[in-house]
Amino acid sequence: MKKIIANLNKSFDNKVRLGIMSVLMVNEWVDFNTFKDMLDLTDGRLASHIKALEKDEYIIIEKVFFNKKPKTSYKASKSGKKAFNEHLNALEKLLKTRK
Amino acid sequence: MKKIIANLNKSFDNKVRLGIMSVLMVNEWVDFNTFKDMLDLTDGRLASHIKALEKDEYIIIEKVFFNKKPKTSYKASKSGKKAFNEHLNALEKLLKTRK
DNA sequence: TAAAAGTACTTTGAATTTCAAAGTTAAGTA
DNA sequence: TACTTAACTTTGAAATTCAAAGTACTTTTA
Repeated sequence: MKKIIANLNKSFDNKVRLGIMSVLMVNEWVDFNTFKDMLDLTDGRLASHIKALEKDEYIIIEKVFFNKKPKTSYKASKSGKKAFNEHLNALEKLLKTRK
Repeated sequence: MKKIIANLNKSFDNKVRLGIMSVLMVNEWVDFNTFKDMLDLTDGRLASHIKALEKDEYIIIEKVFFNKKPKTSYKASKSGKKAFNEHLNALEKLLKTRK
């Protein structure tokens, strides 16, 4: 009997991190405030989940000044996209599971 | 701006509970030991997640004796199926998200 | 030039969740 | 009567999550 949940990635069980990665799969660069609006989060909560993904090296951070304001943007790393795709594949398989 | 993760159900973020519900979407009744094998879990861990789903009234428990051995089986309740489907719809929407 | 405001955090602490390990109960079998 | 199996329950510790408050840096405003 195979272990049908073994390939789900723990980094993506939290819905905030799931949201961040989903957005980064279809948008190259996304900035802090866009995430904040899309996911409806406080600064601290967003920052902490971003930090977790950064620690896993799933996202890459770039800080620039735009219109004389700091604008931090994020994109998925290659390994981040790979890990997220593998997670989605595991999810998809799970949802088709039969005994 | 809509909140793209608001409709994800907290009861299904854990991979064990996700696994249990996935199995119960395609199998009417599933027993304790089948779950244990499919999900590769200890008794305690499986029982605690089952208990959580039961508390939410997402699953229904039936205890019978089969071959003179106790055999506890579980099935998804109507509200459990509904909640799980809503969660999957929210997931699907999220994964198609664009800015 | 001093104060206020905006952006993007960091820190703190508490609540909640998760899990392994050990203990329990109830019935069946030797 | 001891032993086994199935299905839990309990305990306690570790990990996770989150809100709230605080901070650093820069620009704007008075």
